[in-house]
Amino acid sequence: MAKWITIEQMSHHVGEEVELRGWVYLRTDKGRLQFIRLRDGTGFAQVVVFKKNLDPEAFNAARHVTQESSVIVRGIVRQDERAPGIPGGYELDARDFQIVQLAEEYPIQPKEHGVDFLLDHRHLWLRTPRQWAIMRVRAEVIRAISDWLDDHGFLRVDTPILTPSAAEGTTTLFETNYHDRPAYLAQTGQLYNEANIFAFGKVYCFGPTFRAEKSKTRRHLQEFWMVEPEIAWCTLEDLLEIEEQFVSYIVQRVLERRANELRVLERDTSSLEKVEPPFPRISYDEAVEMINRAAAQGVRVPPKDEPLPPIEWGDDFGAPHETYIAAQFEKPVFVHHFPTEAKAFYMEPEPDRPEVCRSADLLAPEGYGEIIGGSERISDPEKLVEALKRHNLPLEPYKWYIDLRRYGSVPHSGFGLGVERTVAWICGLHHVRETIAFPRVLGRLYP
RNA sequence: UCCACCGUAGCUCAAUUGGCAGAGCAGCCGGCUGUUAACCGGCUGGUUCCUGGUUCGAGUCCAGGCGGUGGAGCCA
Repeated sequence: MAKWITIEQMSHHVGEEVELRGWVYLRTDKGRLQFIRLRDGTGFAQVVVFKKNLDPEAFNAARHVTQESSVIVRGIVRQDERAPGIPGGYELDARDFQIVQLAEEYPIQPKEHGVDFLLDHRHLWLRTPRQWAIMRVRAEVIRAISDWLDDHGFLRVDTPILTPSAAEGTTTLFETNYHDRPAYLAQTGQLYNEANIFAFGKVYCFGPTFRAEKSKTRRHLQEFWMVEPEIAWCTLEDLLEIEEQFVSYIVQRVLERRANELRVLERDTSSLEKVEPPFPRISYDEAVEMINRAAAQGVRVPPKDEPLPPIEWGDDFGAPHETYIAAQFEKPVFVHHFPTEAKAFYMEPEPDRPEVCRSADLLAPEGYGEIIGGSERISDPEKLVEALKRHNLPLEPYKWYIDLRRYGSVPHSGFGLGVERTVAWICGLHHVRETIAFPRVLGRLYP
């Protein structure tokens, strides 16, 4: 009996007779010679089927097998430079070929397709090499996130998805029915994280979050994954050091362990190799100056080569502003001390200058935009009540949140990193919809 | 919500001024022992998004609708 191995393991079995189980993704019919491209989830490999090496029935099966049919192939592993695949360089010289199920005419071909068609066929699109590579990078990003946090004293404490009230804006909430009372899908676990740090010191939550934004851009999903670390006894300055260590670790880990996948994606990794601490830091004030200086000089920004619009102090950045700022640096860049008005209610105002708050966003290079938003949180109960009132938020739902400041309040900070934007940046993708298996984009709930 | 663009075969796209709806790929049949999205020959394949209008005649022009894409705002 030939041993069943995976495509990933082929290089360790050269000269041996083995069995592969997988799906046909391409076939080249040369008459008495068939080239079958097989994938099995671990990789992509070529099976070479010479008529003289098989029973007539088995050869006939190989000759008529359709794309995406499930098959079991027995043969001898051979090293050959001409063999395509991932990782490639090894092929199977077939001795037997069995079809488990002959697939019907398959809609996705190894060629260009439109976005609408691909999203409607996401359940099948996932089988293609490019999507395979992206999902494997995503899994590595997630493992790197957990490993780094777990190894640095953070305790994972999961926060609820069904919540009674808004954490931030109310217009972007998905409402659901909680036994005849309204409940909302979580936009963030942060407020609960803040409760958890007083019990556990350093914590993080990691899960899906939901934003009912009417956003139709390459950076937005209705449902996305966010990791949110929160740290007691931590100032904004301490927080930025943690963030740059964390992000650098994630990037270097993917470069090290998912090189094959990045090659499939044709990612130029030279800019990723530079991602290590420290990251540049500029204040919002400096950023506004940089933007307005550039706008006055008529600087244009990708992707549409439009003139960079000037900005007024107090406004939040638009996409071209983020793109311009990020393009001035080789590494991710922190922009800190945003106007208090433009940010969420819980951010700590700078004591000597309350019009700005102790917040910082991290902008990824190459136009991938904001991948982290973070801040020091208000630690004084009275200042927090004031801030809630200033934002016209009701006090009652936040009673427990205010309580946290009444029983042993300490300076504390936290941030949220968006998994999809991080994966899009590392993979060099144009749109975050490819970074999650079943994306929830505006107007789409199938499959 | 707003702005721009798009909707023709299973897929990617053509169709001149309003004048017989076409090609490549996929599928099926045949040929080929090193293909890299093979190649060569043949066959099959249509509610031109929907509704209405103009016209001798509409894929093409007009109106409304539906669906999609890109972007803005907002955000990770």
